[in-house]
Amino acid sequence: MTRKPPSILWLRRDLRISDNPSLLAACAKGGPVIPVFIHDDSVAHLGAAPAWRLGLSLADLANTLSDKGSRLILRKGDALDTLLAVIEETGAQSVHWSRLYDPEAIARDKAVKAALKERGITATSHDAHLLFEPWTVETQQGGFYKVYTPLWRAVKDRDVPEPEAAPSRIPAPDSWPLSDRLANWALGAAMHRGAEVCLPHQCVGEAAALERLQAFVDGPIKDYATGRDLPATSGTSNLSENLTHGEISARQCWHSGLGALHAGADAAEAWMKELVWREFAYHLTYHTPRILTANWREEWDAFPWNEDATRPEVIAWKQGRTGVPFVDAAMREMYVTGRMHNRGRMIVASYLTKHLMTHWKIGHDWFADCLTDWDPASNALGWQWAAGCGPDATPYFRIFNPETQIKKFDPGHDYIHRWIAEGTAAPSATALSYFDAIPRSWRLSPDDSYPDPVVGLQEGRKRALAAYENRAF
DNA sequence: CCTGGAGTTGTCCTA
DNA sequence: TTAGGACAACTCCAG
Repeated sequence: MTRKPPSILWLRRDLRISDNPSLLAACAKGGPVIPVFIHDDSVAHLGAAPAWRLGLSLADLANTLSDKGSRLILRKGDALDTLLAVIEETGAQSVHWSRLYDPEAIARDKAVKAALKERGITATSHDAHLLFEPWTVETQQGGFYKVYTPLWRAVKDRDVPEPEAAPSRIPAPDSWPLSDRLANWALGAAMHRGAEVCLPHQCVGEAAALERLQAFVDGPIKDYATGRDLPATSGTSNLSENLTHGEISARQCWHSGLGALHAGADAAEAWMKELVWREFAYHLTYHTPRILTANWREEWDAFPWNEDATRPEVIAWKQGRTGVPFVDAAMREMYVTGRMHNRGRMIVASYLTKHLMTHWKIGHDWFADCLTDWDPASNALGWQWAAGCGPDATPYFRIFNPETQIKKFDPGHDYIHRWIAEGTAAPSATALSYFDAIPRSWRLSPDDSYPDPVVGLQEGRKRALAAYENRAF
């Protein structure tokens, strides 16, 4: 009796073994499974923090696979060339992967699939990253949704497949193909001195993500409707960093949310709506990929945003020293933890695009370098929403007032104190840690005095309103 | 095709 | 002090 040929599991943004349809399909082939992660252009193009965080995730996944008698094979190079090499080395007859929806990934995967099929290799992509495939959600006129609420109404009562358990063991080949050493990829190289400060704030890997989900649905979810707005509290799930790498699946989140809802936590629905915002972002990326790089509403191309990223006020924004406490606190939170509270994201985006009249792409690109939960679809939608040029965007006259926002959402100034050290008698450890994370070239010290505002809040608001009102487009 | 209702997250002014 | 309306006009979507 001959053994069945191996199957390759090509892992990308599904770094988990539970509820991973690609893994299950590879196992179902009956032969050995060879999990492969390829460092191709899509990895090379990642910003500093996302690349570093990916490395942590890969290390954790390698351990998880090892516990199941398997391994994670790491290779660097073009995806197709690499897959063909592994096929050649192992005699694999099939390749499985979980679909992605950005244009580069779609083009790559399409070419890979065609080339493999041409060589008689089975190539199968699976539905694993989203709750609903983008082409399965249509308006009654047959188009895709451009407004969130109707999309929510259209999908909220749909059946989402139950999450599937991890296989009890993953069949291994008699001999393993060679693997790169993760350390040699130096995925954290661009983090400089930030990694040490940032590391304790990461919650890495599948097991940690599942624990985090459980803790969230056991606790904060019941107060989510109000708690999610308070940046000094732990009112959110914090699962974004896990979702972006697929350390946890959206389906696992959805069903946990449903469970909480059925157990009487009405606010769970508000959280499930956020999961559908992620869907909305991915669906829009699929249907209108230009959302990633250009104003979704083309008429905004005429808007006089400043695109000079070297302006002092833009540098100050990046470095968390605009002199506006809520803005600076949030920017520093991002630099230290790799994430930023959602309320902070709205405020810093409003401030950059409106008070500072800066093109959203500049903020977007900085986020792409600093966020360990970096997700291209969600960030494109979020930035275009804040700037006003996106689908279902905020109206132009809705300009967040960072002072008012403090009164409403951080009345005890706990969040401000957590992240701002200057001018404080007893700075918090987290606020001080910012100065250990940033590059020395920034020449910032907790002993500095807190900066004056780079623009008056009234002045910035009026300037933005005038520009938006005068828009000739 | 037409019609009507609605639209994540806010701010400010006025009564 | 606080509640309510203005802030635009348009696109989107269901019926």
